[in-house]
Amino acid sequence: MTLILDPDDPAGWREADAPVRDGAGSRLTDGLNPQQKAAVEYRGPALLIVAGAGSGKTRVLTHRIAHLIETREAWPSQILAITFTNKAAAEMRERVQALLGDSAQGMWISTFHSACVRILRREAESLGLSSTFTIYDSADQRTILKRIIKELNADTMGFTPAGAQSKISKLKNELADVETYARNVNTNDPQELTFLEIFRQYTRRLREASALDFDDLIAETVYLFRAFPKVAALYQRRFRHILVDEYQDTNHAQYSLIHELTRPVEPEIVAELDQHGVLVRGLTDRNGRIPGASLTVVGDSDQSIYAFRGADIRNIAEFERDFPGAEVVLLEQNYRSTQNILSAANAVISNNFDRKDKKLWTADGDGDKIVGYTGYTAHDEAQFIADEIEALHRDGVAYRDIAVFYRTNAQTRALEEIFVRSALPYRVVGGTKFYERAEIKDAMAYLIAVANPLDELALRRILNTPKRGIGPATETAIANYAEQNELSFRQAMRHAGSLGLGPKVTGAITALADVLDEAAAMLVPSQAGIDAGTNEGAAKVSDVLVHLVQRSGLIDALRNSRDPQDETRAENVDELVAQTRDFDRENPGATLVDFLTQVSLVAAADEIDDESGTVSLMTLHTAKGLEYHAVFLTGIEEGLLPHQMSASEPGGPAEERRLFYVGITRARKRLYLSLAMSRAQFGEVAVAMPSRYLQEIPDELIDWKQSPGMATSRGGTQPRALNARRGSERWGGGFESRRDLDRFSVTRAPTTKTEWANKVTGTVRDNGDLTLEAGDRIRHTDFGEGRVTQVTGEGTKRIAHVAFDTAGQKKLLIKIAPIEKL
DNA sequence: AATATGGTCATTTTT
DNA sequence: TGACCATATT
Repeated sequence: MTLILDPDDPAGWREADAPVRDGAGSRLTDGLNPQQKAAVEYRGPALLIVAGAGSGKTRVLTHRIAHLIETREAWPSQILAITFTNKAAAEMRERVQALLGDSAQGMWISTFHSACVRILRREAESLGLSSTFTIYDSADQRTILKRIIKELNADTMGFTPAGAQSKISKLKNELADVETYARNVNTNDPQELTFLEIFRQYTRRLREASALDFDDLIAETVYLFRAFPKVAALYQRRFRHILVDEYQDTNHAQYSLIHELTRPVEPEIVAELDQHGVLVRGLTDRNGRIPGASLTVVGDSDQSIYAFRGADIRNIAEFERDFPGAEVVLLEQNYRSTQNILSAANAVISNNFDRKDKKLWTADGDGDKIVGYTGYTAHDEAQFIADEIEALHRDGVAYRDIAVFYRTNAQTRALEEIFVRSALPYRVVGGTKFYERAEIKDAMAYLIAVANPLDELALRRILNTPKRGIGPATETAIANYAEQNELSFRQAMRHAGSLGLGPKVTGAITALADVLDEAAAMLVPSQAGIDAGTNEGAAKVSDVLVHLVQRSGLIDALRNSRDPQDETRAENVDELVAQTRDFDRENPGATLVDFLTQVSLVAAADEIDDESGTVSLMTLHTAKGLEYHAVFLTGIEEGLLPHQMSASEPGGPAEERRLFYVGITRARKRLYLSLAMSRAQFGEVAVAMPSRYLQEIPDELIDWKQSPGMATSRGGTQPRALNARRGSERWGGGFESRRDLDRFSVTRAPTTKTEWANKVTGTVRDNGDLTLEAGDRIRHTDFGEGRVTQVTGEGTKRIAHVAFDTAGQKKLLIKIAPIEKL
């Protein structure tokens, strides 16, 4: 008889109605190809799904989960599904819900980091950590390391915050903590000893602040499970089916975590669980063990692009060895892209040796050719993209179905300049994030200081923000007092009177301490809430934030400032308040710590709003896992893709090729490859060469609107032979020297497109309240004279549709376009 | 303690 | 180029 247990159900368990019905869940396998069907229906200890790009792996995963539940082989609460981003998790949850309805409640579908935070907050006590621990992001890490390096004078030995940060991160991803490192350190090497001291201090400071960095979230969870088998057993018992997406991008710590979670629970521990009232009935095998959870991993080693973050391709390559009895299913049929796109992808990736051959194919036909374009400059390239996007849009492609990818965030500048001018609705995903702005970090630091009073970093940040006359000297005085009296920084602030400082400074410190105390008091739940273990009666996050930014004077300081940028900053803080309101509304009963966790763990891709009507701009890394009708891959140049920095790293060029492969395979119907002949690196204009990867795509797949060879021929500075025959000589591209570029630009006719593209400046014009209406004639610095045909939009976003006499139809932002009314 | 100024610096991808 | 830091000035 099959017993089914719902660990979250107080009733605990019940007998299944009957053995699993034949045919139950068959609607979940209808319409799947044989491999997909096998992956959904496989039952056993371990399953590896090798899923090529676009092969419907999300479909397989969601159907597999739904199938497990519908056939009554698992309760939702016994499922743990790990995805790469929160957005992917949300999407998976939605799709399972669509298949199952309400019976999907109670599953854990989240990222590695979110799942670990959830476990760690619950079990914080075992680790001697506050359950309100702060999560430090890389900027926080850097701040702390900067201080440590300065105090140790380690910079003289060549240590930089960034260097130490990446070294610490690597160690933690390998599950090496300070003591492990200390044991293996070469004591004759002063470099190593200094690093050990940095690592020690760093670890100590985080501990004192009750803070964890991103890598700790995973590593500490593994330590927790290893040190406390009973705690581990709770989760091992609970999760009977564990599914991991993007397995090729897991690092050693994440791999170990999965290993711990899929361990069987030994009989003696089962007995202990039983004694403590944990339900184990129906879960044990005949030896009294709870068998290890069934593990499903999905991955594609061709899409491994996070080696720099410790991702270990061996995790997927050696899966069968690590999990004996594993079944392997290969998904090669692609349901996303046209054959031309897939052929290009296949051709590129086949240049990576040391991989299992895998060829993507589709039954849907060749589709359009890939479009290639070589601009003279990055602006020229951007203009081509903007024009093509407009053309696609006129053909009925929605803006949200279009994406522009690039290797480095710095490449957004030229794209944004042109897009703004062309009045193209776009959104940069990731990059300089909202939460990285100084004023937002300030406001967040107030919240953190309230949630985790031990967090000295947050306290120091707000100590003199807004300016209240507390300088470095005062800060040190408080820190010293805290140390001498064995108090926390926060407690020392309450004793400001004993510091022997001036009345003004003392008052400022006390005032700040009071504001924080008031906010903390607002967060205490009512007696009823405390009794019930809920957050009932506690103030909402938004109310606490409003209290803090108002009483601390932060918002007033920004509003009353004479710095014009502070107006925007104040608006940003208001936006943060609005976001906390949304959070309160969407998560009733959630705590401040819940909010802070959510903010800490947002990924770039999480920001994408599928409903928005904008073109998405993002890095190739962020693009992983996404798909668009039309994709623009930009800056396909040597030095950029592959990136210069990757050249020296082992496996670097191969990983860059995978990055290119990932980009190509995001496109459903239209793929554009573009590059520029010259690129501004920092102030300086540098010559760019076409990427080696371009040559790996068969000629006949690309329709060059302007090939590298053609672009070179324009100035007549290249040997004739290079442009004698187009196609065979495509790779003559690239200017020989800076001189060539200079000559090139003076020889061109002043009216060509590239001429004005070069003139685009970084400064933003402001036409004030210039008003235009249909029929007006205007003059544009680049396009010449034209007539306004229509005006749309509101306020600063008013757009003039202009028919230029020579340059054709254009859309211009009235406020900033370089135009004048005639 | 707060601001202004000039000089130096590095520039990959991110949960 | 622009972010960041150290120094000089108020």
